[in-house]
Amino acid sequence: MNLAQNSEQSDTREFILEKAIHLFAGQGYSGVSMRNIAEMVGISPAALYHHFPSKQKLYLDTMQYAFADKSTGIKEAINTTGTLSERLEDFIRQFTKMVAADQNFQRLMQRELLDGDEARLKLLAEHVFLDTYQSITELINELATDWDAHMLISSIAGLVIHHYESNSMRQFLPGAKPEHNDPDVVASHVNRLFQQALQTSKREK
Amino acid sequence: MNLAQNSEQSDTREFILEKAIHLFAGQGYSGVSMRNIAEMVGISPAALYHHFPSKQKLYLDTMQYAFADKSTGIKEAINTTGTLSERLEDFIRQFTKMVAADQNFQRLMQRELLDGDEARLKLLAEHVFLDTYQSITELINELATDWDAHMLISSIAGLVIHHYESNSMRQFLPGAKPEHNDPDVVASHVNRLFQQALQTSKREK
DNA sequence: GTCTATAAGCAGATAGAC
DNA sequence: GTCTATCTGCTTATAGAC
Repeated sequence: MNLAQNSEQSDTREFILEKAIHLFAGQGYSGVSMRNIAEMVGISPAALYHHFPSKQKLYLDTMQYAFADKSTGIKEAINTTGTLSERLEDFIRQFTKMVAADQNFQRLMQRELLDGDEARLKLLAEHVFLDTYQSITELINELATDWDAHMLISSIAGLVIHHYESNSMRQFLPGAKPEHNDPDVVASHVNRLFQQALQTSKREK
Repeated sequence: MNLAQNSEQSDTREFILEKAIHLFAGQGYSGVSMRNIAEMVGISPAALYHHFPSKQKLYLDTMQYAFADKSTGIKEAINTTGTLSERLEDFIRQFTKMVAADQNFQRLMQRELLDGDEARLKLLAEHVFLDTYQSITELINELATDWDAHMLISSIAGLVIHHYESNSMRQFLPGAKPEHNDPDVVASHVNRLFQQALQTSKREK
């Protein structure tokens, strides 16, 4: 019995995946060639086919590898202590930090939303986001009973993700400041928007 | 003097651009070949080079063509009558309808944010969004003095755009309903979020 | 596990006939 | 203004040596 069986696929494979994440995030599937990846890894294109049977499979494995740890990362962003309001605020702050810290993740997500087929997007939804999504749904259903939880979660994601994904263009619009990319500033802004919107709902009941 | 000089570039050119918009929105620059475009147009690949000197130029002209009318469209979404609050609400509703109605525009924007170089994104910012951006900035600076206008506008765009761009994956998450894509439902949600958040700010002053 | 060599096809682009 | 034919180089992928 080989104790290392599970983790031993040679680490060249993982090294390839790391490089592939960066390339696919930057140029997309059709913008990256096997030659590009091979060059970045430091091996010949043919050697890639020893680790992956095709470019398609290499891409799919890259996505799986890139999103695997994110699933747990997002899950851990949900605290189980504090008031509902504090837990939502904390999640938004953690989620913002994640998006801000990993541009590759953000860009790969964008590209999957644009180019992913139904099966792939379903996998992404269920394997990466579902658990967290359900936790936040529960939280919101208790915190803001008169809101549609699905729409509110889409709003949280949209506020954070779009802010970072639009940065490349937003920087050319008036009023843009460097601190607008500071995850703490962004999270505070989003939190204020939500706290005040949800607070008003309560008052008016 | 040729009276038709300005508009006469033969309408084959425009027909090519229309087809190119759809293809580039769908597959992106590197995902679309001159052969693909030629086939969709119904001419030979070589004939494309009579209208455009290169694929690069065809792509750039396609972007210009696709975004040209959007600039005026977004500008016209700003009403000059009604209260400040009503004008913001109206803009959000109009903007949401625009995004929902034109998937190509939304996808081309996404792709430009991912792949556009600085010069192109600067042009996009200044030619398509600047005017509207400034009008909304004025509106917000009067309506919500204690908010950062730049952040709030990014938020409006993020809420609307991300909602539609994430739909391909969101549909696999619980609580998704077909009406969540109805621009009236989305606009109402976003408007409620903003009205309540901005209203609270006022009360607390 | 990586290499060189190579196959088979598609890419952007041009030449020149009509 | 569009065609056919073609050039050159890059694409994914394979064969077989080491």
